[in-house]
Amino acid sequence: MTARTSPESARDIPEATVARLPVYLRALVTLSESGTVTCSSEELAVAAGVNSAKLRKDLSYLGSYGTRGVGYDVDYLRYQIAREIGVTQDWPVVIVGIGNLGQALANYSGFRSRGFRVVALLDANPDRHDEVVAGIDVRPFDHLEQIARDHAVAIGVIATPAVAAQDVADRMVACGITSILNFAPTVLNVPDQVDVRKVDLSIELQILAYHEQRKTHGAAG
Amino acid sequence: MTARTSPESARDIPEATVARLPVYLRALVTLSESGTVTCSSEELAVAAGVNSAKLRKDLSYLGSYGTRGVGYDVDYLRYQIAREIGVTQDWPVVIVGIGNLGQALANYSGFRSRGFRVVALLDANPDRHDEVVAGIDVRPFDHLEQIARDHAVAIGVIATPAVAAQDVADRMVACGITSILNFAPTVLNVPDQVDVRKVDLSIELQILAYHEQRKTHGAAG
DNA sequence: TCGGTTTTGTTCTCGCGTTCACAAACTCCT
DNA sequence: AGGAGTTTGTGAACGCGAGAACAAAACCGA
Ligand SMILES: NC(=O)c1ccc[n+]([C@@H]2O[C@H](COP(=O)([O-])OP(=O)(O)OC[C@H]3O[C@@H](n4cnc5c(N)ncnc54)[C@H](O)[C@@H]3O)[C@@H](O)[C@H]2O)c1
Ligand SMILES: NC(=O)c1ccc[n+]([C@@H]2O[C@H](COP(=O)([O-])OP(=O)(O)OC[C@H]3O[C@@H](n4cnc5c(N)ncnc54)[C@H](O)[C@@H]3O)[C@@H](O)[C@H]2O)c1
Repeated sequence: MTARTSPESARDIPEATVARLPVYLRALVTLSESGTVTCSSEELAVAAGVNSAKLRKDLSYLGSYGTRGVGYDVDYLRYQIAREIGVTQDWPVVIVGIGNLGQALANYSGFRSRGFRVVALLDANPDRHDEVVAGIDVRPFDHLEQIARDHAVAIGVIATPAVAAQDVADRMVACGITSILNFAPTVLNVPDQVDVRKVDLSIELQILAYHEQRKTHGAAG
Repeated sequence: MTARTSPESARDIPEATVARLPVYLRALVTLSESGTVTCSSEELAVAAGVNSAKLRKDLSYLGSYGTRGVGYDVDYLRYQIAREIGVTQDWPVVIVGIGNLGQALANYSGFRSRGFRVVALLDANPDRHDEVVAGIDVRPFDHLEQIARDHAVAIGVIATPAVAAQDVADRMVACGITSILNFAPTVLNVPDQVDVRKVDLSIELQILAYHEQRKTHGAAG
């Protein structure tokens, strides 16, 4: 079972590494836009805010794309990471729940530029169906099936209230969506083959509050 | 160095546990609201979407708040976790950058109900200063110092474009803010005693895309 | 051509987090 | 009272990830 590096793509990239690849990618884009042609692991690590040894180990899972004594070709590495993540192709995305947060997401230009294309905005509230957000019509939630089929949507975003989230997730799964980004503060039950990532702002604040309390309160008893 | 459980608060809670405590807290709130008085680690674990052994170990860091053969008193445990996290008190928060995302955050009611109070909305763009978002005036960014002092603000939220984020962070740190929640897709450099948590939606989508690519592409060579 | 310099790719070790498994502790029923 | 049943709290084993350290490989200059 020698861990031979395949020229096409590495077999098995650790989750922790997968989570950092987009950070490296963004750092590389910034470097590239500033005209940098080559960078060392140390430079890239600083730009990405990580340890350089960790960066090199992460990159080694993708293959051997650097040159010893020189460093990495910024554009080449950028392409390799983008290809590994899968953002060289465009991913159609649907957003469900076009309230405060859903509208902000729809208006966010950073998705498009990173390989994601919002193909539909869906909301259960008929009052919303008149609206146009970010140049896209808000459509009834019932259209999900047809849209998912027509555009081969694999990724869905849930920005509905928590109470509706499980329902929305079930419908998404039924439509063949296998990746869900969930902003509702609730635990989603989905089949094994479906990936769910949750973004929970309250939790983030609470984690900060915990540490903050420790700082000011003086942890000593 | 016997790890005796102090009645006041445990010495050292692992980061992974701290990150899950808010999840447990939310599950307990839901259970409490549904009238549940007592729950077992298994029930709570299911509600929180984790393994029950992990849940018990996590709770054991706080102290011994359960009863063997019975389970946990929902309201009691809820209070203990809230106290440990620090959300029994109110935390004043400032949001900087009242664009798409900042407005959504300001309008979000879930913060208030979880112990966070938005005391100010700040934006560098003078055009925004006429606006009132969620009943709060949008004020000039320069007011940060005074507001931070007056309200003893310890937690700041950054929702500005990436290019402005480091600047905003520096100003926050100078005002005594020691916890930052950053939505801008950039690495922030701050002193050691300052905690930064980042929420990066593009990264979440890219992680989903990676796995999605693996699913459809057929990982086998 | 060859030694010196630089930087990558990888090995090794350590610590943290997860999970299993079980003794201790509590309730309930007879 | 005492035994059966239940559930917590924790010791131990295991696997993964972080970081230090170093050998291999490239470049450069003489
Ligand atoms: N706004 C924020 O900054 C923020 C922050 C953290 C978490 N969240 C979470 O994100 C979610 C959305 O927040 P929001 O502030 O945008 O809420 P919102 O109430 O403004 O918007 C929710 C939208 O979902 C729609 N909806 C309701 N049920 C639906 C269903 N079954 N199918 C499709 N659409 C449905 C509603 O019509 C509404 O337009 C909530 O779960 C909230 O807890 C929001
Ligand atoms: N909108 C989203 O859904 C979304 C998603 C992911 C990430 N983000 C990130 O969140 C941030 C905000 O996104 P947005 O869509 O709200 O952008 P936006 O352009 O709508 O809003 C940014 C706001 O920040 C203000 N601002 C700019 N410089 C400032 C400064 N130095 N001090 C104070 N205020 C300043 C601007 O006046 C503007 O009101 C961006 O970094 C973006 O990449 C947004």
